[in-house]
Amino acid sequence: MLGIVDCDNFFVSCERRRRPDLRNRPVVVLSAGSAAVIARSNEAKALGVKMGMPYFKMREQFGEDTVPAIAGDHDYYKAVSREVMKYLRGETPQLWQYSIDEAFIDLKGMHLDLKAWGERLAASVMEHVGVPVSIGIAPSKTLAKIASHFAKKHAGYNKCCLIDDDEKRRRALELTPIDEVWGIGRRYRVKMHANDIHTALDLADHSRSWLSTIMPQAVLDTHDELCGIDCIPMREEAPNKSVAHTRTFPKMIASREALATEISNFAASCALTLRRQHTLAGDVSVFIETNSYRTDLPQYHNAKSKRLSTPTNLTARLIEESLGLLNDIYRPGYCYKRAGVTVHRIVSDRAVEASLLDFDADRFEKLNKLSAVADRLNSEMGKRTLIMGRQMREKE
DNA sequence: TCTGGGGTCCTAGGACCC
DNA sequence: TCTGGGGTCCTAGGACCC
Repeated sequence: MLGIVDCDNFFVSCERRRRPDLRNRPVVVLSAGSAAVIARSNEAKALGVKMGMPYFKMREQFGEDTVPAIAGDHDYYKAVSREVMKYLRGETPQLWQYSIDEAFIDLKGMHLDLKAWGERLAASVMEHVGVPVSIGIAPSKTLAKIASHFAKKHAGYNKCCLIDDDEKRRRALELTPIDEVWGIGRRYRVKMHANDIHTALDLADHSRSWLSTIMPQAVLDTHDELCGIDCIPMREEAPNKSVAHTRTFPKMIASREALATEISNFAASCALTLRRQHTLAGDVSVFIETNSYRTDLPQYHNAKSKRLSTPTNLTARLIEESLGLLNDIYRPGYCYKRAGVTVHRIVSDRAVEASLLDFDADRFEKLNKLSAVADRLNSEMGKRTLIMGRQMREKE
């Protein structure tokens, strides 16, 4: 058996931890730039506020004051997440953190009353860390996820739902629409419905061999998981394979120069992230796209990536390379709405031999020192104290 | 005249997740 | 006026090799 511990409405719960006045009322957390809703309290969900809803639409629909909206503070959420995970590690034999607000736990060989154990764990996380969690326990990760949804939705479970026999399993699957299953997104839902599969039980009860003729491997794994076979491995704790900085712009951008400024900022952010985690990136890619909601406007999107001659985390170098890529894909005559820079092939900065590191040792040394000084100033004196010339905003 | 095929690596795009 | 951001993995198909 295994379990999942899933924080309830995590970002909202973090805000409520430090702001008790937000408890027991509708409240949402907004994305960077306050563009869209990324977390909702139960009260906000009950009112009908949807995930990803644009902020302007929410205000339109619910009025300015009905649902307080808070600008997201990811640094704080990460800190709270660390507290939750640290506490859980002390209480469970083995834990794999799956996301900022979820962790799977191994319960193999635990012969105690799992339901009572889970209820106690949920209560003690709330008591010691101040964040509500729901727990699902089952023979596979996908079933545990489904169990945790029940624990979340129905107070009668007392924060923990256990699926430990076939009758409970079939009952839970019957009540779960296919698109609420972990691993089944929008595209697969369409395919499922086309094949008359509407609930999780419909999928589980189909033969694997028939499914294999029309569905990809990922769906076959989900099928097995729903039958109680644990077959989705947990990734070992590992450094991230990519770092991305992307934004939806509040206003559309047409000019190459303005876009170059944004791209420079994204590249600088990637470089900073890399330096903070003591890594270098070997690939950089840039994408730009128009507003797909504005069907009245001409559409264009493109992306391009490049293998760097040597891995880097230098701001100046990433900006230079990103602007080169932007130049290749930029087309005049379009209004751009979203863009970003992503770096891949990340390696530890200690793993790269000095001989591979640079071309011009002197120039490298200077750039490195410059980046380090900029990082220190910016962290001591507030963000954006010192920035590269190309990052300068036109308005500033 | 007849013009291989299997293995592997790589990449872009598609699918999913929170 | 205003429509999230940061990730992972899979797969199909091209390039290349022998």
